[in-house]
Amino acid sequence: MNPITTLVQKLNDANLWDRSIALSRNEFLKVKGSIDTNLYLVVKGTLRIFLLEDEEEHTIRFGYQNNLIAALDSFLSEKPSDLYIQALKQVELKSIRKKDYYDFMDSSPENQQLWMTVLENFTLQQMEREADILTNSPAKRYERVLARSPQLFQEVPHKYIASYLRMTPETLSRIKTGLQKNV
Amino acid sequence: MNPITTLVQKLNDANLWDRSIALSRNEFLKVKGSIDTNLYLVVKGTLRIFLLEDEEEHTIRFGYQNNLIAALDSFLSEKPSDLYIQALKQVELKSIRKKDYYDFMDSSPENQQLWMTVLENFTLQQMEREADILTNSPAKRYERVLARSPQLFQEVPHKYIASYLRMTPETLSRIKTGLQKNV
DNA sequence: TAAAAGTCTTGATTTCAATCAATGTTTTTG
DNA sequence: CAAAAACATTGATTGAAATCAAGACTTTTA
Repeated sequence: MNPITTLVQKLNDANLWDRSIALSRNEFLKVKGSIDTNLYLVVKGTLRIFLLEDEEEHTIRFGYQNNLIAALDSFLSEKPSDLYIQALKQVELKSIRKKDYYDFMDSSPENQQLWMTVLENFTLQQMEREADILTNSPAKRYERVLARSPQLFQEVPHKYIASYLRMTPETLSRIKTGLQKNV
Repeated sequence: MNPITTLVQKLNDANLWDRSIALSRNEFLKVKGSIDTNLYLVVKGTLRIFLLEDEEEHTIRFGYQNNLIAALDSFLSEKPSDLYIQALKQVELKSIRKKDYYDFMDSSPENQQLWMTVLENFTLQQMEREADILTNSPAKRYERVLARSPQLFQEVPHKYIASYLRMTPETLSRIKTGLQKNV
């Protein structure tokens, strides 16, 4: 079983969820500048996490049903976050406060081990993501992400995928129809 | 004190270093395809870690004196690594095997906590790196990294910094002389 | 320390993705 | 369900960085 699933199950069993949150399409869970040290479980719906620099939006992650999401920079550092988190459709979330979460994680070596595994997994994912973004050819970036996350293209409007893939919606559209060279 | 420094001190005190390695300029500590679960301390010199995809080299990290480096994908997953690690000048390293390292980390809650902090710090750095790479304007990528790591530009040939900054050496050269627009 | 190898700069040209623009299609919502 | 809004596609054009190329400068090493 993957560590995130195990972790979610444990959090459910321990009944640690603090509150429920509902968001409608396009609503923001958080915007840049605020501190948010909560961890969220996506009960229903889809969100995206993005950065905004000089009017450019860079989508860096999506959150689906049963995913854990957070403003991870703020969660870890307890400083204001640069991240925006936005609902892409009607979303239901549950949240847990960092302190409660860490108390639980520290309450047994097994839990501590689990959190370490989750962090290690996340690090591996980030390395994969770095390789994705660094790939020069837009068509190859598309191929890489499509191969790893085909379901993504069913789930969210392609303009956000384009943003995730570091290209314009026009370029993504042309790649999909196979008109782009250099694949 | 920063957690890496603390960690290195502990590893020194516990005398856990396995062996010493010397590399001359341009020599590879490792190439793609091999499993390497060692953790290395840079005693002297500078290295770079890079990915190679379709003849493109992408430098993703540098290692200086007193840095810990690893083929992190392999270290964490224990699978073959995609990474190349190369000495940029005469390098001296010490290494520790993953098992010995984890045994030590698991030997006390304090050590476990320290490793968690190191992983969390690394995650924050990776997020910063992601924002760096995503910045569209080459001149802004340069500014960001220069502001955070000015010493980098003293340490290593600029062609590797260009690779780290996702641009050609020519573009970096033009940015340095201020001829580039869009800063 | 002289030659060679490696690195950086500068200029000219090319190329590929961004932009601009218009139309077609799907989804949302009143 | 109909109108509106959002999204996707397609074409034409532009522009910024890559490439190509040559020369200057710096570092290495024999």
